Amino acid sequence: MSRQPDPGPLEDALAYQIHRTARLLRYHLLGFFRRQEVDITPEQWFILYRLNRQDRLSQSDLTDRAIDDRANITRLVDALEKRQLVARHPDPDDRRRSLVGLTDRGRDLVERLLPLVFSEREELFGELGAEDERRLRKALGIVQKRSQSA
Amino acid sequence: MSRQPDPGPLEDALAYQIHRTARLLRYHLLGFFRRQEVDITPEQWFILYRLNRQDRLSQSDLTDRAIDDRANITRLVDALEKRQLVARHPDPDDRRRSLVGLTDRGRDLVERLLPLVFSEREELFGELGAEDERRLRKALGIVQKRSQSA
DNA sequence: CCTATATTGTTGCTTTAGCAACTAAAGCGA
DNA sequence: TCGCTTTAGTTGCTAAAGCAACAATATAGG
Repeated sequence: MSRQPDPGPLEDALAYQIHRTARLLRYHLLGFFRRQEVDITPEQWFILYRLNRQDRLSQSDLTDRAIDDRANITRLVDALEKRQLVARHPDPDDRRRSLVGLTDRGRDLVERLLPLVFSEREELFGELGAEDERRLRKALGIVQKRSQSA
Repeated sequence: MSRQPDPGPLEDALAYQIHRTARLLRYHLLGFFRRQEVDITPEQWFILYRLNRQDRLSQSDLTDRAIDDRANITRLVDALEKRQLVARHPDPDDRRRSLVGLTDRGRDLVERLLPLVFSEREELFGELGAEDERRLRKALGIVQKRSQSA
């Protein structure tokens, strides 16, 4: 006579599975950086990666406003600056901003890691065929949209 | 003449999209609990949810060993205990363990929230058809497996 | 020009989480 | 039984991240 639908065990919840997958991926990346004896985290890598494609971005440019707080970027850049992988430069056109760019050391690191990251990607997602991957991206896009709407 | 493949902008990386989706979902759930004027987090909810289905679990039982550190469960249970939603009971058969169970207050809370969580789920994932959902779960399963193998 | 508003970034406080060290208690094998 | 190993849980340290308050600067409207 239960009046409530049984939503099943936690493992059935898609939200939990997505959470779990994200955590496992992060954990995998952490292990990868550790094996490479590189003292950075996945979040820090995301920043280095962006800076390698477009040098000199302001911290606002580095924030994905849907998921990032400005304060967090401040601290990630702090950490990278402490490791001398990036440097803050004043923006002559806007004295509130500082433009973040890779140092030579940072650029060397990214160029060393890029091909390895590329093959990690392949290892993680290669089993998905092109069609599976397309569908996965689409499903993630839908969920992202719905999460933001409310 | 670039010898390296261009892995594209960060947004193309599936790992990033999964990370992003997980964060948006968590953020959405946080907002949901806040709207319900319930002072818990999604991680705390995961624990309450499990306890509602199987009362009296040890903290080890509550840890998903692939993604959880024991220490983290200790602290989540601490937080829930402080809010008087769960209680630790000694396990007569094993004096190392404490069995965690919902308090009356905790059970009331879960029963109040369950149907609402159920409809949030529908709102978030309903746009995916049954077939899409099946495929999404399968893809997540594959990625989880690959993340753990290395 | 001057004032109100918005944007950029920082800091402090809190929670989640990984990691390592530790205690206590089981379990196990000689 | 005695010691070795494993398991359960806690605590301290650190990083990621949300939130709010704040300073400095830029922008827009009157």
